[in-house]
Amino acid sequence: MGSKVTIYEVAKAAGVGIGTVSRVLNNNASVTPETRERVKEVMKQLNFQPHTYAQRLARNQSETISAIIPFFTNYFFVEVLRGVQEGLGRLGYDLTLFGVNDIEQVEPKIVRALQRGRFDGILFFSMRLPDRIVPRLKEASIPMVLVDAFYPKFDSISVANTDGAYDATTHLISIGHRKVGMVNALQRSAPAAERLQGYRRALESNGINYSEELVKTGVSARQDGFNRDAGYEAMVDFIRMGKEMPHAFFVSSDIQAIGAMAALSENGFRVPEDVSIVGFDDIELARHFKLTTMRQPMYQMGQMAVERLAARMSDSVLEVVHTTFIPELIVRDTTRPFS
Amino acid sequence: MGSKVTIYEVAKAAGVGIGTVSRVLNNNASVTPETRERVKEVMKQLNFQPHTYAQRLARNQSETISAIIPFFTNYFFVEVLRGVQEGLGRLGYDLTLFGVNDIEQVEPKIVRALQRGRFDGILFFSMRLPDRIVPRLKEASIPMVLVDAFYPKFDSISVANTDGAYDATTHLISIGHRKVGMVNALQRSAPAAERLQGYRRALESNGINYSEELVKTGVSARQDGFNRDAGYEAMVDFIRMGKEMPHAFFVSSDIQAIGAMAALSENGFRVPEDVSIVGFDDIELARHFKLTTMRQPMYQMGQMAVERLAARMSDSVLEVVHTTFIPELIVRDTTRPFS
DNA sequence: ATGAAAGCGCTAACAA
DNA sequence: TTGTTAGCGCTTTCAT
Repeated sequence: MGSKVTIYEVAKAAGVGIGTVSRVLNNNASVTPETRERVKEVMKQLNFQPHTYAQRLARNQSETISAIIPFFTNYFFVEVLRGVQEGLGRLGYDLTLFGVNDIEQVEPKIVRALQRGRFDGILFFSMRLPDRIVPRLKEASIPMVLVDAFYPKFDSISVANTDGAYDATTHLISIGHRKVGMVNALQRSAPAAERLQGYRRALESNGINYSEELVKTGVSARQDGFNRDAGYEAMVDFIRMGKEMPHAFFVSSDIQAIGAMAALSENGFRVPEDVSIVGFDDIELARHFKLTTMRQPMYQMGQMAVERLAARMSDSVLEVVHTTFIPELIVRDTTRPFS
Repeated sequence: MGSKVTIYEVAKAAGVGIGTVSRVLNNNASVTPETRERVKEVMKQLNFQPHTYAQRLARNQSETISAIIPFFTNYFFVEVLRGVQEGLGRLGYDLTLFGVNDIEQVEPKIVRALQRGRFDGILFFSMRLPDRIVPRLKEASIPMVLVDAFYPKFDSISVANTDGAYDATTHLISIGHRKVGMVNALQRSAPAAERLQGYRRALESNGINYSEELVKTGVSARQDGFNRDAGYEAMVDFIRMGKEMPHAFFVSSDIQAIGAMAALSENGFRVPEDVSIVGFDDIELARHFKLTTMRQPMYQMGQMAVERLAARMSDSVLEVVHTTFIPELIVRDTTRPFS
């Protein structure tokens, strides 16, 4: 029957008032060591457990945060969540999950998460925050931090796309490639645009001219072009260039890189003997395809997100800060010096 | 400031008692349509939101369930969770997540989830339920259903491992293979033992003798042998058989199959020209490797789990039921008729 | 059908 | 340091 022991019975059994019981429950200093011990003893004997919701009601705080998260990001999702849980565990907070399957659901889920008293904070993942919800968010004044997303008015944790793309491209150049192409995703996506920037800068830093012909995007628009087919299509386009085709590519995501490699292999090109590829993300598949790529520190991002949220929960007047992690180059077997 | 409107202000503004307000909040029949309308109107105008924790305290139920889930299962985890959320959404329940990184954490997480009043139900995933926790679980008498796990005393949703292995093996036989080997995981794992059973039965049904030499397990013990290296090692062992090596294999998991295929490819064997492989699970990688495999209906398992939990929450005297899903054969490119 | 009042189990302010 | 009491915001009798 799940013990129904309340502080009243504990108080009676220990011969004290409920106030004292509450105090030992909350580690309030104003209890003599002896009383504290006695009460604790009784609690143990009676197998007392505080009723979470009574505490939450009286304290007017929930000790719970919510995560609004798209269901399509697999590995990234799991890893970041691990970081989040790790951080939350230390704070003694619970995590309630709102998974969204498509953008339509974003708003209703946020609204739900905004219900009075429900959560002390919100973590919003990998999606565009709908503008029209922002006023309500601000009005509710519940702390929120964006992870792998960006909005000027809210704290955010994300990855330095420009720097990552710069490093990826530079790696290709450093091993001798002078003509490096880029398989990009749709420009409307901020990460895609930033990664293009990084690519351009790397070329410029090395005195290589940027050429529009060397940047291609597939037509498949799913997930803003960050999908396997789009990578395949873009590479097919490159292959059509014949002699003019670059022998090294920076691809804006691993999943596209896998598509690109399929196109390459179907057309008789070997990786890395004939062409070098570096991806971005370091998804689980990357390891299996031995793909050289840029790794995002997912676990740390999760931890940092919680840290940031905690800071904001305890002090709401902090100024907005956007934290950015630099991705790390993981060299595997899809890149080889130009020969 | 997050509206602090309570039923008291609503009652006053609507000229009714708080009881009436509560009644319309809970769709209680005993309110005249006019009164109901008026109260609803006021609620809207005042932007009233019930305080979740006050409701939970008064009702003595939490409307949230917890999921205790290992962090290592990626794709499976995400898919099942999607099913769970879908089901939960309909019930208006919240999902709080307890991710566990290693077995040591299982018990503390369960204890936490057992805290009085905290959850109306528990979903326990893919792990061995520690025997010593069972009495506490029973005593707490909070509904629990196991997903992808088994324990006699609790409802469970899982996959028919024996049948799946039977079908996988039968597929190999049906396309002409008479000598089919099996790459197994550690026998101490129930799914591994069951899959071996299915394999044996399929052979027997087809009048083929079972031979111990044709079943091998890798030495890597991580995740009970369900890992890439173990598959690799087992296949290397098979390759050492030389002429005696089977040309068709049922592998007890996709991840092992991928390791096995790596060993095959490194030793000059082509799949499926030289050897046929069928895996089990249909993880995301399987699609990319074009692996023929047995798919577990993950999404449906999640939904069913919620359904079952809901049934048990509303009626605690139901008898224990173990639901079993039959995996489906997905034929891709790693199997080919024997020639 | 409705209002008043008594909880739900705890926290926190107030006396003592 | 401690006990008492008044909330926290709802749900649920119990009268009416």
